[in-house]
Amino acid sequence: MDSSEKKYGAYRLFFGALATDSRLHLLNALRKGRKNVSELCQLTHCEQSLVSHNLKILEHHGMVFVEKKGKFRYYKLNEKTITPLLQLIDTHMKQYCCKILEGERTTEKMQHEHHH
Amino acid sequence: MDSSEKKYGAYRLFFGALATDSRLHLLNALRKGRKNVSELCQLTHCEQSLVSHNLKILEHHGMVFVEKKGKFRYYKLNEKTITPLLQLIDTHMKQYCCKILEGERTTEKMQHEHHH
DNA sequence: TATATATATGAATGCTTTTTCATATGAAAA
DNA sequence: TTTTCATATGAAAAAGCATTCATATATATA
Repeated sequence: MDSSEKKYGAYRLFFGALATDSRLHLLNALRKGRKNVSELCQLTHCEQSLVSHNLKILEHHGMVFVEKKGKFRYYKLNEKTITPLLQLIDTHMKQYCCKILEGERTTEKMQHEHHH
Repeated sequence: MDSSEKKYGAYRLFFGALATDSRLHLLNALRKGRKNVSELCQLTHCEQSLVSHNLKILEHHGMVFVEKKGKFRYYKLNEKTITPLLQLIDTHMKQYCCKILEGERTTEKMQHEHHH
């Protein structure tokens, strides 16, 4: 296997970090300002260990920064990259959201399927 | 489960479509202008069925457009979204690429591990 | 120091997605 | 109209990832 194996690695990992509802939910919550872990748990309705795992990933990719303050940890967006990125996609979605979601498999549909 | 299940669905799918080497390779090849499937196979060193599967996904997300011409199909970037998106990440990567790749598991490392 | 609160981590589980293989479709050329 | 070339598709195998659970660490407070 040639060197192109690693060529897109960082890009793939970066976009992969944006490819779950739970992490997108976190980033969106942080759009309105910095928050600590407990606050983020409440806002996203996710349990604490998941939030911590996810924040670690987001931080590792330079998507958020952390500030320690006592026993709390405040996370905030990397506004230079993430704000314009999300804005770009917001615009894209105005046109393509429906097409992207069409044919999407939901829990509801799967349960419905079961009852046949 | 509440309605937030679907809330970020389109965004998750969009970023997921950017989270493989093979599809990033395709987009990068298209940065230099439109190409047909066979050309993209050569440029990316991927087999044809994979390229077709991937192009379908990219098209479904509004990332590329297709033009039929005889028995060929020419694909081109959605420059409105994808060009600035990739540029934004190019810039981000200048700073974070190394951190993102650090600790990354490569085929080489895994094979080395095996020999112990 | 003992206890409570906030956050992080590791391992296991299950789920989703990529990739491959075999085959189908569709358009042109012989 | 048979053959060839270009591309698409479906299903199965392989790979990768999110989430959970149990537990650890770290900081503050009684």
